[in-house]
This record gives sequence, structure tokens and C-alpha cells, in this order.
Amino acid sequence: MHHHLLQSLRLCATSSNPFPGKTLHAHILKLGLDQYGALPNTLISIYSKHGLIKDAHHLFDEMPQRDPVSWASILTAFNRANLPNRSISIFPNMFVHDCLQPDHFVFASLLNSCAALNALHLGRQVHAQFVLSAFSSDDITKSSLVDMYVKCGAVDIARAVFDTICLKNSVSWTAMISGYARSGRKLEAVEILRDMKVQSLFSWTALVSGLIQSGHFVSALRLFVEMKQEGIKIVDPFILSSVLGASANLAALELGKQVHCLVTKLGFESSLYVCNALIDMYAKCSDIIAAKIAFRYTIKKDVVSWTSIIVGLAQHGKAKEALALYDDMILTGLKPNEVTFVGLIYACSHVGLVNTGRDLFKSMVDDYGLNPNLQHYTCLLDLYSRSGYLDEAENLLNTMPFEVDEAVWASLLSACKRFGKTQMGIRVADRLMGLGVEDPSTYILLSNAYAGASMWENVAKVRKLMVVTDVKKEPGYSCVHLGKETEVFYAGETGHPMKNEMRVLLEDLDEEMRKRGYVPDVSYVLHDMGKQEKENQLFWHSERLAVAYGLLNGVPGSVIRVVKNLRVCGDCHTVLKFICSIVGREIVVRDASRFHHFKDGKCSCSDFW
DNA sequence: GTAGGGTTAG
Repeated sequence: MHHHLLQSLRLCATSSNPFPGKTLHAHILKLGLDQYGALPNTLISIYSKHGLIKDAHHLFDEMPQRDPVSWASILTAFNRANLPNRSISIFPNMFVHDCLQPDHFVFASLLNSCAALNALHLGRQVHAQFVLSAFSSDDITKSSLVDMYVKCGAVDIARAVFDTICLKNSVSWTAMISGYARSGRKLEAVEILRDMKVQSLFSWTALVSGLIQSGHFVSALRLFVEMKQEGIKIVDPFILSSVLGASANLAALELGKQVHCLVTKLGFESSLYVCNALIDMYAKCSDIIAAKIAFRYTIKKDVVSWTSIIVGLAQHGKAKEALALYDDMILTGLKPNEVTFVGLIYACSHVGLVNTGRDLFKSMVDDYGLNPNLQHYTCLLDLYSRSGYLDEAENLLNTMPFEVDEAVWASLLSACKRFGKTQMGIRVADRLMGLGVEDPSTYILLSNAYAGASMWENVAKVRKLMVVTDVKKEPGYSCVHLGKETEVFYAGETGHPMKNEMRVLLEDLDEEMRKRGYVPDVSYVLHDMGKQEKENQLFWHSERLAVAYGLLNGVPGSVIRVVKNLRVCGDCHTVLKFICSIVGREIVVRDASRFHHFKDGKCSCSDFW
């Protein structure tokens, strides 16, 4: 009888709905067989596989006789329900109530909970118990130890355990590879992969996506190409969404398009992860139109899809569209998350919708129970600053429940300059001086603020501090993407083979700009030097070189796409507005914090960044 | 005496 029921239960476990299992449970109860170990244990696991954690827990509680299998089942059930802390808190009862000792299955489940909780200390304790137990040679538990140490960031301990595994399977190898890759230890990660006899898509995915997580985009992409050459079949779209993420981070539009083609070729265009990655990739590669198309083609949209396009539109200065899409999203019944609100408040700051932004901030807390983080406060602050509500901004800065860094104060300082709030500017500047300044552009702001109030002693103090702290500007560079080719330019006179053509073009443009009223703003130059020399510095800024090169070599009439590592300098921003209207071309610059679409003499950022 | 439970990438 038991065997027959167990067979049926096993079938239920593979079924996609829980009702056959529940019916059998009722049947078992009627027969009074629920006391027999294997039957309730199987039921616990069926319930948990169908997400019915309450039923699983209830059954576990009611069991008169529990054994280690019951314990392994309930711990796994909590882990599966994303409640690893429940596993940890219930576990001591295994000794206290049931007088049982954990076996290797229980250890593996516990380690899984520790990994999910990032609880290294606890994990080490479980490790110690495991070593002292009768199961200390179990390889699978050792694999979960490797995984736990990796997830807690203790990669070297993970490696030590990994080396003691007698029969390594694909799971142990993959865990170790992903550990090295996610902590950016590329060489070691690759070495482990090379040691594997049978490499799978899994192991390559761990390597490539781990490296992408740790910011090693280019190495990851090279390895992805190598994987394809090795003939590994991409039977699962996971790695493709990772690679799309890398393209997005590198703003590599052509690469992203190629991966998009691969997605279509392999038939993964309906995978939600892939669709969301495509929306984000196109937006970050500054092709917001393609991002909108990708969004439209996403059949089953989730919060991430909506949020990706809302944030994308907001960053590209299309605030109205972003806010309109939010209304559509709410109509579909989806709940926005923290990231959605960052995009929305950011959008408001672009069009000066102070009240809408403030309402959204309130709605996030009151209607959706979300906790505003530093990013939300920074966006709100931006909204106040750029709309000229500087008292509100200063008040918010002084009352918000977060430690505020230099960049945030600096942005308020720059708003003070813009709106001519000299007194507040000095107050903020003094604050910044007390905070300690590292960013060279902050020094410029400080020096300008004091100079504007004729506080020459303080100007001298800032200069002196700059020398003492030996401020070095991170070298600025700009890349211009022309089809499959990319050129990189650093600030300063270039040694590029086309240097002369570029100089002539920039000089011609300079002449035309001056006719149209351009006056170089040398206040953006950090170094102490004469006016002419400062203008010369500006002339060779990397974003101008990139644009000049794009104009000379790009397809006539096409959009010029530039990616800069730092923020666009204020003077260059003015210059690019002139250039786009002189040459009648659209120029898109992605800088360290946002996108600038220069078109018809205007920029999508409305001159605030 | 047997079943039943564990580990990998967003």
C-alpha cells in the first residue's frame, strides 16, 4: 500500500499543479497513514515544490515522528520559499526537540541557507560541525561548502575546500569558476575552466557572467567568442542576457546588435530576461528608438521591462513619455519598485515638474510601502536644485537620513552658482571644505564660489589645498563609435594620423561658433594659466576630438555617438550645441552620469547635469 | 529492510 502511494506521490511531485498531491494527502489522512515517515516527507517536498510553504510547514509540525529526512525536506522547503532565516532559526530544534543529528543532506541545506544570507560566520560553524560528523567525506556537501564560501566572498577558503573534493562534478567546478569570476580573478577562473574535462554551457556561463558582474566586460566578451568557437551550444538564453548587459555597460551598440541577431537566430526572442536586457542595452547604447521598439516587442512585460524603458526615456531627456508610460504601467496592474521611482523622479527633474516629483516620492512611501534610498533623495534634490527651489534643496540635504557625499553637495553648489545664490553658495562651500574634497571639479566650483563673493583669501586656500592634496584629474577620454570601429581620444593635442584634418575642422567650427556668439568659458579649466592657454586646453578636450573624427569619418547624415568616461565639461556642452546646428547633425554623448542628445542647437538635458 | 531529503549561473 505504501509503495503504491509513494509512486503516486512521486508523480505528483513532477506535476505542474499541486491538487493531485493535495487529494492524495487527504486520502492518506483518511487511511491514517500520515504517520509513516516516507509519506509525509514526500508530501513536504511536493508542497514546497509547488510553493505551498505553509502546508509544508504545517505538515512538518504535526508529524509525530520526524527523522533527518523530514529535517532536510523542511529546510529545503524554507530555502526554496526564499526564507533562509527560517531554516536557520528552526534548525536547533533538530537537537533540542527531536534529539537528532544532522546528516549530509541537512548540512547541504543549511549551507545553502547561509549562502543566501551571506552569513560567513554561521557558515563556518556549520563547516566545523560537518567536519566532525560521520559524513565529513561527502562530496556534494563539500560542493555546497564551496558555494557558500564563494557567495560569502571567501574565495580562498572555497578553493581550499574545493581541492579536497575527491570526485568533482560539474556543480563543484561551476561554483568555483563563478567564485573566481565574480571576484574579478580572471586568470584563476579561466584556469579552473581549462582543467575541466567536460565543459558545459553552465561552466562557461558562470565564467562569462561572473566576469561581467565584476566589471571585466572586454575579457568576458572575448571568452564568449571563444566559447562559441569551441562549439558549445547555447541551449539556454542566460548567457545572452549577460552579454547584452556587457554591451550596455560598454555602450557598444554594434556588439549589442550582433548579440540581438544571435538571440533571434537561436529563437530566444520571447525570453523575458533577454527582452529586458535588450531594452536596457539599446537605451544605454543611446539608441532610445530601438529601446522603445524592443519594449513594444516584449509580449509579457514585467516591472523590469517597464522600469527599463522608463529609466531609459528619463535618461534621454524624454520625461513626458516616461511619465505617460508610468500611467500605462499602473493601468496594467503592475506594482512599481524602487528603481521605477528613481527613473520617474529623475524624469520630473528634467522638465521641472516639482510637484509631480514630490507627489511621486510621497506615493512611493504611502501607496507602495517602499523605502526611499540615497538615490531617491539625490533625484529629489536634483529636482529642487534645477528648478531653483534651493531652500528646499538645502533643507532636504540637512534632514535626509543618509550620509551625503561630496558629489551631492557639489551639485547643490553648482545650482547656487547657476541661480546666483551667493550666500548659500558660500555656506555650502564651507560645508564642503569641512567634508574634505577629492574631485578636481569640486575644487573648481569652490574656487569659483569664493571668487564670486570676492573672498580672495578663501580662493587662495582652495588653491593651496589643491596643491597639498595633489589633486589629479582622472584622464578624460571619449570614444566615438563608427559602425564596427571605435576610436578613443584623450584630452590634449592628439598624435592621431588625422590630427591635421581634425584641427582644421575644429578651427573652422570655432570661427563659425564665435560668429554666432560663442565665448569660451575658461572657468572650467582646472590649472592656473593664462586665458589663451586655457582656451587652448578647452580646444583639445576629448569630446571635441571624438566629434571631429566622427564628422570626418562617419556616414554623412548619421547620428554621431560618443561615450565619455567623465562628465561633459560645461564649455564643451555649449560647443556641441553650436556644432550640431552648424553641421546639421545629431550628436549623442553618453557621459558618466547621463545622455546628451544635441540637436538643432539644443540638448536633451536642458543644460543641467 | 526499503522508501523519502541535498549542491551550480541572472
